[in-house]
Amino acid sequence: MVKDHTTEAKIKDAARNIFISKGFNGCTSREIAKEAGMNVALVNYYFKSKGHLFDIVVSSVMKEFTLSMIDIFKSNIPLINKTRIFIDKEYEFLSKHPEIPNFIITELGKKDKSFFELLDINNEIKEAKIFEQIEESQKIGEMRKIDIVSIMLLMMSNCHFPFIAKPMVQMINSLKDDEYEKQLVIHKQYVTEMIIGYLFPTK
Amino acid sequence: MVKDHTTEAKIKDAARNIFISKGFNGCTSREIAKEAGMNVALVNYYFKSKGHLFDIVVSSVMKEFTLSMIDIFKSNIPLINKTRIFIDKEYEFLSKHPEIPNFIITELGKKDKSFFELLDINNEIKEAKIFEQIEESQKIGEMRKIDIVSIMLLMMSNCHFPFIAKPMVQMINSLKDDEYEKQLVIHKQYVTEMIIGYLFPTK
DNA sequence: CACTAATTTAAACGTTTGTTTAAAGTTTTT
DNA sequence: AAAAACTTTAAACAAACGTTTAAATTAGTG
Repeated sequence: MVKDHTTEAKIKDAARNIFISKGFNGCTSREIAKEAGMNVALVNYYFKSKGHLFDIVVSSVMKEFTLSMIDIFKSNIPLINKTRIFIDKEYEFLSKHPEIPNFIITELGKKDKSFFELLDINNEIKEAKIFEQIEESQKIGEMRKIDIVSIMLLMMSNCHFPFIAKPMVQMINSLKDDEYEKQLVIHKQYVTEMIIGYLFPTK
Repeated sequence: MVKDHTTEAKIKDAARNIFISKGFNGCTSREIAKEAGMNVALVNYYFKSKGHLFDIVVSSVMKEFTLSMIDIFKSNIPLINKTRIFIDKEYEFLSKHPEIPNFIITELGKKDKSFFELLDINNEIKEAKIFEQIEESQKIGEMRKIDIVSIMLLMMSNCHFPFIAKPMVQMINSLKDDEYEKQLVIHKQYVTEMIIGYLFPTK
């Protein structure tokens, strides 16, 4: 995980971990400095303010979050395979970073549109030509004719929610961490089966 | 929405609105008092502390949140119909209270198990005999044989996520509020079709 | 009306917050 | 090696925080 040993990188790494698990308002500058093993003033020496550091972390996390998705979008394989791999990779990514979806949703809701536009994610998605592939697949009657937003919602709902709602589902069903992990492995199969079956009814 | 005109109720109502939209750490006692139109000290006069008031709000919201679900569980109708109605009622409830799922998930993750046990939700679900109905439906080959946790995850994922992830999906797709609302109406139909088709393959 | 209890307010409490300052330490440059 | 620039620290800053206090106001009771 540790990419760099510079002071700046130490602060950013510490901030990333703490911001993701506690949110912007849930932690203090001193807590970040302590986690990085240094003085509070250094946080503002390298990054102008707590808010500025936070914006940098959010951008970084968003980039990492979308990168894995866009990589799959770009790959030159049939849409059905791509759908399977997407679900697979999402569960893989989220198993490693289970707190990221909740972090993004909660903290992105506070930001305005201009902040999001700076990230330039939409363009990257467009360049992946995934929309064209879906349109083509729907035209030849392979994929069910559903608008792109709903497809996105179906995929993300079934991939992200199990990680987002982990504490709630664990409480309701009295499941320990390792039990919930096992549940997720099973659930991924159901999700794949259901989504493939629905989006590609002929297969 | 205003149920009562007593000072205590005013504070609780104000606290509920602010806590739900900003979270525990995202607001101050003075902000709650101002929203309720009174002095800060009254918050601690009627409710011991900010934390205590918060616990009361969380409990109240959780109760309201689960009540609508359990009502459907209890009703004496076939499981397929119950599934349709469940999705319908969830979308209806969440359209009115779109911030509640995110609130519950975020803030419940900070609480420990003992807090949840006080709410006594598990017992209410058990009394609804929904598990027995599912088991029976699976036994006669009507419902696909899937464990109860995954069924719950499938239902909740596809109902809650579209509301939880609203800001993110809106940003990615450049959708205004009213456009997203229309999207949700369409999406609910897809979700219903997909889930019914998957859970009850013979129909 | 007088008296008591409950309610509401303004003010202050000690902490903690994000941020800044100024000095000390370290590295780089000349 | 001296000077300049960069890095790190301890200390302090004002502002905001949750909470408490004590006085003022209102409501209830005989």
